[in-house]
Amino acid sequence: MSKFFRKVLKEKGLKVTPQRVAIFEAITHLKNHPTAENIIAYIKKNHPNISIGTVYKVLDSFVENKLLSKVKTEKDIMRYDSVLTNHHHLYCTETDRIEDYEDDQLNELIENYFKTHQIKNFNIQEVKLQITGKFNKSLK
Amino acid sequence: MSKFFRKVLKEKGLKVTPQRVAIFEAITHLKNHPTAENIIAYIKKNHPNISIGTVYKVLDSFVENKLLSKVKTEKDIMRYDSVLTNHHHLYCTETDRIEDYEDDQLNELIENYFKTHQIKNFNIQEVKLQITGKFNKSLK
DNA sequence: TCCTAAATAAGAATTATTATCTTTAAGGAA
DNA sequence: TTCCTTAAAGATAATAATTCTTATTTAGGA
Repeated sequence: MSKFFRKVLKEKGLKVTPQRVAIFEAITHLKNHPTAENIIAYIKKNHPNISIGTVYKVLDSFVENKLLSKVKTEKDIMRYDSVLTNHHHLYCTETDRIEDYEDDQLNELIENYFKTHQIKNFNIQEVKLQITGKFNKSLK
Repeated sequence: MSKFFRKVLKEKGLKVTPQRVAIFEAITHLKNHPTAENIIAYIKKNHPNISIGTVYKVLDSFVENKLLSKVKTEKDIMRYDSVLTNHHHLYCTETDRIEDYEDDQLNELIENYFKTHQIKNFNIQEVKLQITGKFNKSLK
């Protein structure tokens, strides 16, 4: 388990520090998409002197090195969407551009899929796609 | 156009104020998912004395009254996700619970769909579903 | 026109995160 | 093993978006 972790750090030329080990352990222990705050709280139990800035920096480096990913939340730096039809979003990886993507055929496909494949213990209200990629610049 | 707007406000018992009208106009004019900052900047041109707090409060009330919705971004109050398989997320409307949802059959369905239905001027790198709904409490 | 609750303005407070700058320590070299 | 270099950590200030607080204003019904 932590062998893999050490290996990744080595490969990237990153030092194996007690802080990084503690944060890695916290993440493998904490389930359900912890916030930075959750992670800090967990680590402080065994590692009370860790600096919050360090935790943020380490988390960023883990994301860069694909040990973690980030989940979108509905809070802060919100962007507003005035179209209220059921549509999806195209997110550009290079810019902060977000475009709407409407596709009734796709909506129908998904709706039918979930009619026959219910999710255990969960009642679906809405399904939205986050489609990440790159816009083709040549045609604006 | 603004008749609909006035009607909605009336129905909800909300007063029609110049600020609300200006914000509504800004939103109908600005495309591409403006931030609160974008909206404030636009309004200030014709309405230089509007208070930022007012803009935030009005936007919130518009979201409550379904004139707007919010779009998730990747910034701030991040939550971290240690599972790096291609999975989706279940968001609970009642709590802040987020669960992973893995479904290879669904992934395949979507992948095949986009193979035959390319999005114009956009190269897809990743497709993730945000499935919003309610967890069935009885079974935890 | 008057009255009252709702809305606005102004600015302080909060919160998550990032930046800065100094000190520490990981880990390769001697 | 010790030394050395540089990345990493710690402490704390700064930032940025948003929320809160309180006094003032105003929409719209009586």
